[in-house]
Amino acid sequence: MTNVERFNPHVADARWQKIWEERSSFVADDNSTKPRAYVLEMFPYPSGRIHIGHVRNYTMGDVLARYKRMTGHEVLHPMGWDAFGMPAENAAMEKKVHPGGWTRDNIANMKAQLKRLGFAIDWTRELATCEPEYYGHEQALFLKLYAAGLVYRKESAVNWDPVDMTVLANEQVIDGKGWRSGAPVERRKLSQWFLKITDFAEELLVGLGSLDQWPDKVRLMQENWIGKSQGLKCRFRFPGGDDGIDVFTTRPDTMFGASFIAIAADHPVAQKLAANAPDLQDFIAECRKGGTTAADIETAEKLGFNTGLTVEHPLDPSWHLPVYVANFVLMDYGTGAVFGCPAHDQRDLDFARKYHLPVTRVVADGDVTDSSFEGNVAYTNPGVIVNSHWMNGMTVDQAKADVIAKAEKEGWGQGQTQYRLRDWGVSRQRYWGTPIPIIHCQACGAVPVPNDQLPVKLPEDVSFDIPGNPLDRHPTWSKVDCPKCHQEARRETDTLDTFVDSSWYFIRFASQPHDKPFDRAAAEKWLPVDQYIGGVEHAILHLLYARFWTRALSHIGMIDVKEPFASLFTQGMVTHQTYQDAKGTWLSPDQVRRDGDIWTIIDSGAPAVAGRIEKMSKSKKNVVDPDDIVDQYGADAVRWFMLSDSPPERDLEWSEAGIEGCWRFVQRLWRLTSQVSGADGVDKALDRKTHQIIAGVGADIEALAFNKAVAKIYDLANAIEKAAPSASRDTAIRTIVTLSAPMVPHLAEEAWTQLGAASGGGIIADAPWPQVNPDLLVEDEVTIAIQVKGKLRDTLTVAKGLPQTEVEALALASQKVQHAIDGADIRKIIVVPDRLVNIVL
RNA sequence: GCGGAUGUGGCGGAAUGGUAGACGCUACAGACUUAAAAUCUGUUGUCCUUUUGGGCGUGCGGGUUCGAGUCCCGCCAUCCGCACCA
Repeated sequence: MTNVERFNPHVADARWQKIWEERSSFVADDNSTKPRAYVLEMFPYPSGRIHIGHVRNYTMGDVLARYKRMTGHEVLHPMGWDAFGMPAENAAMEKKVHPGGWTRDNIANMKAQLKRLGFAIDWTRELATCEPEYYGHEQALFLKLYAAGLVYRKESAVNWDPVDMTVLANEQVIDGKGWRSGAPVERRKLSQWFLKITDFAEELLVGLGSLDQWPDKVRLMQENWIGKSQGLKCRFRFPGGDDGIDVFTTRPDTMFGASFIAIAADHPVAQKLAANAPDLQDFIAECRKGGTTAADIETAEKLGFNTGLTVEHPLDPSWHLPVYVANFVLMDYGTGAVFGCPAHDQRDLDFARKYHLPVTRVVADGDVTDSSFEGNVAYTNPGVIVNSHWMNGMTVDQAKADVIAKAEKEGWGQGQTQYRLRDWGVSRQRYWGTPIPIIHCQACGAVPVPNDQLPVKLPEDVSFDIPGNPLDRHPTWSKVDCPKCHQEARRETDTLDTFVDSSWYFIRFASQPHDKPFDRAAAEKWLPVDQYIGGVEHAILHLLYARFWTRALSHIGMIDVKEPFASLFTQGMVTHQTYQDAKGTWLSPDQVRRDGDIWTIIDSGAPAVAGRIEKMSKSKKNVVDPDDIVDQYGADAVRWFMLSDSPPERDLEWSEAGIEGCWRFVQRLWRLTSQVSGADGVDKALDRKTHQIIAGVGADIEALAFNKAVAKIYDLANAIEKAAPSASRDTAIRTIVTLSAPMVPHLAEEAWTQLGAASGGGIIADAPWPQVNPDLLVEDEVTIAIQVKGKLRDTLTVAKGLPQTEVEALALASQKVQHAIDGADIRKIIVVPDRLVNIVL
């Protein structure tokens, strides 16, 4: 074997990164006539360092972007920073630094880290959401939606820390307590801004049907999130009056099984009663304990308070039902009141058993039709209606329709479509976010900031010494004159949810004029994003908000795009083994050493325990810093690892052995490229393999099945190594360099130059993807499996397309087959052409 | 509580209803070397068998089918999300 110098990434990486930059290789041309491809990965939050998860995400996008370039597309592959958010304020409090300075330093560091990985990014379009050039346009868009009636204000609950006197994010609530103060968190109401996403509920739901290149699970999650249901809204009247409690139910068929009415603590009826009832006030206060998350509310013990009120049953006014205030009823959903049918709803049954309320069966459980209901498991399956007067004998669906029809005819209720989706609360009581461009005036109310006064910039001189929103405390910032009446007024001091920032950045990437958020024509040329890649944790919120925002902009005529992301891919996390010492203190991987199955701490020699494989996190010390591994192995080995083995949608376990293996393969590929012999002759088998793999790798990359593409490249490398020198082999070597170029671009460029392929001055980033010759894909021999009673007994290698009768004869001629048949009668023979024969006895 | 997903050798994983374990990692044996590294060759699901070979194997239990990792029904286990983390 020729003795070749090893591939040295420390020289090659930087060399090629510089050349790509000098040639502006990855700058997208808005005026190109080529077919376009917009490849986008979810932009990172600038937390300080690039995480290995980012590396995986961006490597996937990069392979696709580079592949698209090689297949003749004009590619837009931009990068930016989701730069507003709480960590910057936490850093400000802990480290006494300004959130802006901290964020911008982080961006500089992370950008340098990304550049070392050689991503084919158009850096000319870089943006950061914390800069007024970005958020000023966002304020303009917000005001356009406001003008269109899609923004409004209402009271809504927040997590309130009574000691720190501040609003807490769900994340800052640990076991129902404030993360800094440790005080039990309360739910408190504040007046906040909302976007009318519910106006688009039906559109967003129907639109999911067109997203056939999204994962089914994400579409299903969004469908459930929107939560469309059909039901009945009806009034349970107070005896003798027209007033009453409006209830929404999806089970009007079970109305004769009702045993109580439950209303939310925030329901107006509860509020009114509480004014004169201290014990109810106490109960309502009790309900407000705990966080605002669904899990908190749903898993809290079901508690009720009997108000003493009763209401008439609409189907039988002489039948009165008690009214409870209950902690599991949400004011935000439906009407904030439900009727309880304990026999056929688990939550209602738990409640009824606890408060000794009647439980009446109204849906038969098979043959069981008794009106009395035993046990503590509700019956929620379909069945025949029983114990319900005229409805007896109907199916559930018939009864639903019947009750709704009756309610509408008699005027006490109507059929209604209900969505679980709630309007999007965008107010945040925080500094480091986009200021909401509204001025509150005593006389004029909420007044939009005039367009020529945008952007409303964040003040720089703020302090984080005390908790709460520094904008609130700022001596001058919020003091302004009303744009309408010029009287003294006050700026809105809440800022926008950072999800607003990420709801339109993909449009700004496509078009970034200075004087407006985007140029419609330019943006429409690129949008929708052809391939969007990011973490599954964004499956609902970010993706739903971005879909909504795009539709809202479309609704007001700013852009003719309905769905922002044509194809979506959600990648898995990067995990790593965890280690602990005997006391349970977490150890980093470089603190421990493995001897067989035994782990020891390197410094002390004490035993260590290898624990679960978990998502990399600082607290468990199982993180690997991308800079360190790029230092050690170079960008290409790291990229190769990110693509190998695990399917991209699943978790990938980081391992030393794995990266070592990738490093070895990079070197092996490099050695292969020095083996071009100049020999003559055709190697038909190798040609076929090469072309099968060209076709396979292309298809795998298009399907984002990078692990399979990687396996095929290994396969080709193995075949080349085994083959004798020939012209075919030399071609295969050039081909494998091209095929691996999207994955290991630095090595590929270096090899491309060495192979003399770049004699015209070209680089592999601009080279075309190899053409598949379909004639070479065809096999002339096939191996056929011979089964007897479905069990494999032999295999036969025959000419492709051999007639069925001949295949059968050959199969029966096999000794192993005859042995397995053992003289029994053959009932039939199943032949799958060119694949298999199954002899059925 | 509600919702979603996953389960195949020692490990990560392949497999249009048609030869289960491609490809990689690990481990073991051998070659080269004064030695090590690097590299190369081979073996590596499991049990039985002297061999040819055979039995069993895709979380568990059923079913459909000539044929099931794949389709259907019912379980079990694990992981993830739940509206103010991004």
